[in-house]
Amino acid sequence: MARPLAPRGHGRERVVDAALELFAQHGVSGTSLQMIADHLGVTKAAVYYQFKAKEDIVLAVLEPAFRTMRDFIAEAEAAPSPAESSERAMAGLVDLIIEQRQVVAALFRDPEVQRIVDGHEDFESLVQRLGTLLAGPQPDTRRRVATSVLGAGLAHAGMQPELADIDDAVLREELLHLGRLLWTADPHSSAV
Amino acid sequence: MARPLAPRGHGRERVVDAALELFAQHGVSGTSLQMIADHLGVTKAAVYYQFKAKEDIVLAVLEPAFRTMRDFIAEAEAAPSPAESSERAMAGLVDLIIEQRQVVAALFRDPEVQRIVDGHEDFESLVQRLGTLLAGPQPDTRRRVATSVLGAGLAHAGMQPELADIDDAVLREELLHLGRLLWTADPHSSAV
DNA sequence: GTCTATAGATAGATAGAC
DNA sequence: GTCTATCTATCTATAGAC
Repeated sequence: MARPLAPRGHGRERVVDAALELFAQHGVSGTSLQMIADHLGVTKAAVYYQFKAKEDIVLAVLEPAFRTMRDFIAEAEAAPSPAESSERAMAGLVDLIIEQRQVVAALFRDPEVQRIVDGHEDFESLVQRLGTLLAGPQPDTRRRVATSVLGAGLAHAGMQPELADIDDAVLREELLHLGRLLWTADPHSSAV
Repeated sequence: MARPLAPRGHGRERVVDAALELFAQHGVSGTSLQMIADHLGVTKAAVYYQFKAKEDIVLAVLEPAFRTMRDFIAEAEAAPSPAESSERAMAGLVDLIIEQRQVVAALFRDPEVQRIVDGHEDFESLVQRLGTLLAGPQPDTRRRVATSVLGAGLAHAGMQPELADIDDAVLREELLHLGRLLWTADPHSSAV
């Protein structure tokens, strides 16, 4: 039952929680270690006992989201057809957004996070594989634009304070609805 | 022909251009005055001659986008029906995104910009009026989610380096198409 | 109008006492 | 495991020479 490896006492989790909240509010560059320490009522040195650098805190905040991504991406890639791969990837992404609103929305749009992720092969390849799954093989312009709009839009909706009153299950269905609408749109429908 | 007021020598414009580029890359908090000065090949003091504070540079970068917003918002508000108001607001927003890709996408999602805009009554009220126009009067959940997804998604698509190869006119039509698709969606269509 | 020089504050990070 | 104290570097911003 007990966790044999990586004991990760309560200290690390508390730092990660505080960091996520502050990152979401001020961005990574706008959040100092002093702010994190103050939020926890400890000193900077206490934070540095848990993480040897600020970048490591960012990575720790991202880790659960990427862990989830890795799982549903593998499943989606194993699907029998591109259309089904895309559908599963979208559903996985929506679930991730609902379950971990703050991480996805607050951090995936932060330039500093972009830089840190780009330096980590594991994380970066996941982002690329997800993009391929969502856009499908050899996407046309319409599909490329729709994928871009939807990817950013879904992540954003997950964190909007204005939508916080919406029940998780309802929001999930609405996001799925929008995903299917954009990805299966008739190319000849209402375009001017 | 000549500009009678607000001479705004070449100096200010050069600073604004450099700042916009760096803000888009690193975010506002991640961009120092030193970086802006280095980018221009001058010293920090030279930048401070043009702007007395960093916040003023951010405001100067935002100004043209808000000027455009103010115009099309006024037009949209004067439309005869809510549906037409929404359509005009969306078209105005898409045009703005196409014409000023970097400003809209890079800055509207930056927490530091959010803070600065919130402190400026003129800018903040424009953002609120635009939101009302797009969502329409008394929007239901579906409409609220769609508006949120679309607002963030469109802005994001304008700056994506991956979409930079798409012609402005084509991108504009695609974004309008997506906007109409999401806002006029049949409530009973494909939702699960 | 651009510079040097520098102030005052704060950044990320480290050493070592307890 | 948390602290004080401190380091170095950098930040925004100012003063004043040229």
